[in-house]
Amino acid sequence: MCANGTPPVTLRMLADQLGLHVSTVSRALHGTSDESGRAASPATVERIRRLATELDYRPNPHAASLRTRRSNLIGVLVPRLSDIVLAMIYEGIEEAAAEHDLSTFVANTRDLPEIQRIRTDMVLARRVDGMIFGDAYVDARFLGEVAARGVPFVLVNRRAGDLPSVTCNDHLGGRLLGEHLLELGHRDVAVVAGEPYASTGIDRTQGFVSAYAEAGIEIPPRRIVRSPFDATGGRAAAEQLLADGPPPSAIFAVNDFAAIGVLGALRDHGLHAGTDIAVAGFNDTPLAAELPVPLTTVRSPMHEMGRRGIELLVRLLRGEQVESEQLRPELVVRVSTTGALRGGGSSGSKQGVARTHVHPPA
Amino acid sequence: MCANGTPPVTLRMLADQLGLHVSTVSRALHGTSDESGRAASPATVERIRRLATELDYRPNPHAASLRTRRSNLIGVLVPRLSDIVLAMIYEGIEEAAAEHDLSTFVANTRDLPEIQRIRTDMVLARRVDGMIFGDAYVDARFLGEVAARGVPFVLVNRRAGDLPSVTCNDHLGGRLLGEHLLELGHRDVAVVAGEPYASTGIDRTQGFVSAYAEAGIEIPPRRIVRSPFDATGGRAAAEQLLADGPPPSAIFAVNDFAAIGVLGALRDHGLHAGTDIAVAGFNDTPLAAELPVPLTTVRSPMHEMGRRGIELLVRLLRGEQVESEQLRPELVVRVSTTGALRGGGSSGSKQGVARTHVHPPA
DNA sequence: GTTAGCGACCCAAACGTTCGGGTAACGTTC
DNA sequence: GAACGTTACCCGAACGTTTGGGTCGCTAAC
Repeated sequence: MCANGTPPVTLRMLADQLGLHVSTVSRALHGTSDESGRAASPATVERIRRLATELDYRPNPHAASLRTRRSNLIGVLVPRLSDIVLAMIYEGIEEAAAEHDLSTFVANTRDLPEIQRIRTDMVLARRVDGMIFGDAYVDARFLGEVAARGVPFVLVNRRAGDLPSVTCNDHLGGRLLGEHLLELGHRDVAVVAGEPYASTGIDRTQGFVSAYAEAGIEIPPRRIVRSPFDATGGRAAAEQLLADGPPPSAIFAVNDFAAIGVLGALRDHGLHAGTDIAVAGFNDTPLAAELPVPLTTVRSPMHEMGRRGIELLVRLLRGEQVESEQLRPELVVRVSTTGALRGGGSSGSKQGVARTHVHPPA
Repeated sequence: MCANGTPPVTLRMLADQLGLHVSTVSRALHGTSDESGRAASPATVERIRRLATELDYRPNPHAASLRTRRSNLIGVLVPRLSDIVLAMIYEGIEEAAAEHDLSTFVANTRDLPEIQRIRTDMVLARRVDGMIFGDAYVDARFLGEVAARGVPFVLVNRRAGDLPSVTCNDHLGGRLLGEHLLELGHRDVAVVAGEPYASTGIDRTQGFVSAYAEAGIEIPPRRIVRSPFDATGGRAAAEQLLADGPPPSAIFAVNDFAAIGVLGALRDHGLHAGTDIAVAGFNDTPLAAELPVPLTTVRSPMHEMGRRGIELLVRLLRGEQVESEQLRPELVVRVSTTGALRGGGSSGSKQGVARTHVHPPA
């Protein structure tokens, strides 16, 4: 806690040194001007403040938590932080949490229900004030139990049941991409649809499918394959799509990493992404623009999602009524669907962005 | 902390319900069999244990920390969790921490000294038992101050001064890559060297350079360009290398992400990685194998690094004397340097790994 | 000339643990 | 049968805050 030679300075030390009572010191330092105003004269408050900074007083959060029963701690569960999507969401969470004087614990659950349970228990044992789940199963079974235990929490990235969540409007995102590929004339398309328990994959797929449905095109089930949300998963899914019969003319992977796997598989098959087969991803990961074949994708505001997650949780902790939020996605068109810039020559844009196409909200 | 209706069960509740004193209950539940043995009869211990599990007793960590002055909390600082290298290291940290009943706070410092300061203060204010820095500046100035404050800590990923650290043997890694490129006949090579304050980039570059020096080839300064550790940085560095005069025949980027940026830049210039110019990275990020042009790189044991970091810190907290550790890197050869598999056809390996080449340690 | 009100404090009881000391009862040993 | 050890507990003081209540002296109103 503090292996330092000198033990940390406490309220009592300040009080003794000033000839005051600890409660006075506490109020002076803590109070919101009205509290400290009633606790001591302005001059005294000033004296206290000065000594506190001089001695570098840091309140002991354990003592405070013990007393107040609030820890200012938030537990965060994610499938894996090595998924950059979650990492960026977490960056938003951490940033916003710091602004609210909250600290966060993160734990990786690898999307495994048993680990979700164990980690949730560990986090709760630490007496967090609330939790943020980034690994919700769409069926909300486990989360229902957590809710029953009375712990305030919100979801980010994935929605589940009618629990409060901050998500990207994934349905719209899928739809934007569907419309984009339709516009380009693709009629035989496939979806690398992600895991069946994650609302992200489900909603993005559904949005995409319904865009096609509205254009009178039904995407057959064999064109929709599930997959893990990573490159290896995307590659395997693409292999499967390329294995039976004529390949689709476009592939939408519900996640940039899966899309990268698709790109790799195409290359292995001697196919050129963007010209032979259009490929699109989702999330607009920083890498998407930098890939050798820049990737058409849908930007989801990951950082913002994390921030909003904390804001929502804070409101929940205040006892306010909260509503789920959906953040607006944005289509980002690059050469993996347009096939422009093939075969090099210095590109006009260093970012490899062919053009950015912002759709209005639905 | 617990917005639950029923307040959490405490030692006193157990004690009252059993007609015992709280200290007895505490010792029975906590004691290491010898302690609990002296505290109560085996039968009583059993009664206590049973009631504790029945009522689902969870010790209040704040109360315990207040009393013991140990929090079982570890603060972790990283440049950014959205850097997958750090994310994977952190996964190792978290895993090992959990095994030691430690919880971790992570904070992103974006490699900015001012934020390192602020975050360190925040983390320390939480009364952590120790810290792990993944964002060390090689000059160790700031860390020297932290050490002076008496906080136990270790470094991971980057070394600094003679502070205890767990790193990859970056020098060896750079050397392996140098030897590999020499073997392939490259004489005019360039290095995308990373940030000048990070030991990783410095050591990898130095290892690479010294491999060449031993072969009698001196790499001129203009062939060594610094860059941020991301794709955009790598791209910019590659542009710079390609801008003046004839391009090198191989480029070593000290980080996979920078290498991906290099790949993108090459493509923009109509150059083909692996055949026109060899490209190598460092870290063997999961993506490296999945890229359209699979990337030759050096595997650094990131997860393990995190684990060892915790182990080292735990020993430090026990007051033991500790030594820095260097983990062994491993060369992974893929087509971005060998140029095999060009132009597709289904590859022999789904992973895109041409061959894996393990060097013995130095 | 009493008293109400207020400003500037003090008091003390929590919060849930831990841990260095009791202590009473019950054997043993010499 | 006195001295000594054990066994199986109990006691109580911390740890550093917070917070609902005092209290005391002063001014101002009636």
